[in-house]
Amino acid sequence: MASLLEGQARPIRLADIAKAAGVSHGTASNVFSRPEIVRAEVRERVKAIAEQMGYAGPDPKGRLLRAGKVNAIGVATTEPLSYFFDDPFARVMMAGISEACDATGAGIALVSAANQEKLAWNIQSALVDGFVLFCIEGGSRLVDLTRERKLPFVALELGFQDETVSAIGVDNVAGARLAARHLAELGHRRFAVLSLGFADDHTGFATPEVVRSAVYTGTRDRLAGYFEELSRFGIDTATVPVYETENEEKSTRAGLEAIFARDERPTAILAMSDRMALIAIDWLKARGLNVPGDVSIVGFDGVPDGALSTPPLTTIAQPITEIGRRAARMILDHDGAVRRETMGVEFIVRGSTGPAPKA
Amino acid sequence: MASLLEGQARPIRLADIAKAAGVSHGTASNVFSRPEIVRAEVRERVKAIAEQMGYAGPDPKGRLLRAGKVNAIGVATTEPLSYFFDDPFARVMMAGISEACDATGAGIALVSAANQEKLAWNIQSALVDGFVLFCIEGGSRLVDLTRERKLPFVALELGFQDETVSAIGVDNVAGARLAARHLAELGHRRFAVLSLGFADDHTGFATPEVVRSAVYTGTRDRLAGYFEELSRFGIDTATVPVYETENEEKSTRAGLEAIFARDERPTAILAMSDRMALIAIDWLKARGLNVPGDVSIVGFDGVPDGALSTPPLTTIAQPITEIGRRAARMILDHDGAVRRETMGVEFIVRGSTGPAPKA
DNA sequence: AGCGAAATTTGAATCGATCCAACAAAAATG
DNA sequence: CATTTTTGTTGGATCGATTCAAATTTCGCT
Repeated sequence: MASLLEGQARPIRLADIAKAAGVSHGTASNVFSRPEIVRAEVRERVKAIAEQMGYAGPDPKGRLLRAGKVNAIGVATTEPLSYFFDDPFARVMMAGISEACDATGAGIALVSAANQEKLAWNIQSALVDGFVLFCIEGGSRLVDLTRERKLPFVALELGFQDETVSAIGVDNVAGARLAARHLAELGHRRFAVLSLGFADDHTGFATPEVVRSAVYTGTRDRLAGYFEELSRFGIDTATVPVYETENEEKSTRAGLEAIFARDERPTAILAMSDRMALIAIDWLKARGLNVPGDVSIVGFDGVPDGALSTPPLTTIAQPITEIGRRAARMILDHDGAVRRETMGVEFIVRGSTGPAPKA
Repeated sequence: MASLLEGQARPIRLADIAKAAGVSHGTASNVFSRPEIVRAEVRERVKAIAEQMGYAGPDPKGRLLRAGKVNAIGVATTEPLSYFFDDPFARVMMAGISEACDATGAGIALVSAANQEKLAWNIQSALVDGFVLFCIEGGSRLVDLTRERKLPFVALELGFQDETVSAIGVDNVAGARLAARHLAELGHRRFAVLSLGFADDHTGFATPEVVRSAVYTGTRDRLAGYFEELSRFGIDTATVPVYETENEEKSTRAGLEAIFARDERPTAILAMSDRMALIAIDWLKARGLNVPGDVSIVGFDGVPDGALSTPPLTTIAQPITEIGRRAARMILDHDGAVRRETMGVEFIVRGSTGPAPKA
């Protein structure tokens, strides 16, 4: 009697059921996790009692400790959680990750925190078997934090050169060269670059110094690709303005203001992300400039939105979904090895690029 | 010596550190979870040894069992995981949920499975403090499954009338009436309804019988709202075709084919979701029909895409983000009470509706 | 009835931490 | 110097399950 009333207070445990049914925990456990090895009669009795006592089934918290595997991968970023649902690039990437997880029945845990300490705590306490890291702003800190967990993880976008971390990215140099060559062949000679960050919390025109000491080699490689190709066309890359943004509205617009405030206005913009490219199209149109009539733009990434803009965006497309799939699989069937994969890019010519205007 | 070598084999536990440092496991635990109460000297020694032995920090799996709280909410649906990143409605909802979670530092675990058994397992084994359920197709099963976990949960979209489950939804009747009145006032007299499901796995024209025995009362209410208002304008609702779709491309197009294959073609379409409405606009344009010249359309939901279509969609907007926020908060600060909230809708007139064509 | 094989059941050990009452040592007080 | 207070440390209990070797029961067969 008393025990029944006491039971009310806190959730029923498997042990309570076992006691009530007069079987050992072992058997009670088997009733739920391996019913086939329990005698039918016992099984039904235990199940009935569990039902009657309002047992919620074996608590995953307990099981987890024993099993050791969570069967979920964590996807982490330093952006707020909503980034995963807002950002076009992230969304396509998540679709790929989702696919791989769906296929194996694994779950996805979203981990994030703009705030420093919380990020650390969230990474430390995430219940996952491994991490996929979106290495954007603050990527190196994210990697350091994650490394501490000593769980498998993959960095997306090959954020930095550390050869000891698994990563998947694209051939940035090749992609950037494609973009630059395309514009150069269209006759453009005055360029500007809307750049991603070379290090955290930078913004503004990038000096050669900044470029040389880049933390994010992805950014550096793209720039190198642009410049290599431009040089081949006899362009003095030292005169090409490179504006470092935070890949969002505000700093990108600031960059455009700064670039177009200079004496030599560009006729072609090389943007290291579609996001910036799209913002640039908007900005230029608002300024009464024609795209691609006055200014041509090439993006980088290949997000779906690029196909919908007016004009549609010419861009270097990454196999985003495939990268996501592979990243997830790297965690799901992790074998202890460090893998670094470089995927190819695809050049998509759409409407945002055209011949250089006759000056 | 031997112990160091043995340690290599499996991950280091807090107990190993304690032993190596010559302190009790209680103290070792404190070093990590409440460092301020440990004498500085001891603290540093233990930390040094932990570092040296390659300890990954207190394992969340262990902590979890003790703490009881996961600090994460599960978001579940019967759709594949990618639904969360693809579907516009889901994305806006997730943004709201993200916001609430970010504010309290809680995590989000995505749970899904198209497959029956896996869904059950995924729900049973999700490490979360509660669930937010996307009750679309298969919503009742999802609720039943979740109820078993005996964790707090909220159903989105007021899928069904069961008063014992917490839910947040909108005033479907009021919203639907707004839509119908608008069209009727524009002079339309021949209507068709693109309907969401009344029960699982239905598709095709809905008979009064189907409507009466609806599992999804949200759908039923919207239809009731439409019909109530149409009746007031003297329209015989018995003659209005109601086509039940699965809220995706294929069945919606099938519905349009079926509707426009009838003798009396509608001049106005009431769609129970923006998704269907947008598909309808596409379909009609492809058929050479002008929207809203020949056919007017009103959607339901108020997803961002609706503002971008050509013509932009007139719709009944739900406060989607706010619903998401509230749902998450209901779980986060759960007090044991069953809450059912009904939010108001906003009528947004855009370009997809116009005066009825002169017949 | 007797016996070995097969099918079930048991209960202790384990997973990896946190909590807390009790104790010990050091510091403050009279 | 004796006594209280404060500050740190200890180790057992607990969270809720699963696992596995050993013990027990059941069953088929002679």
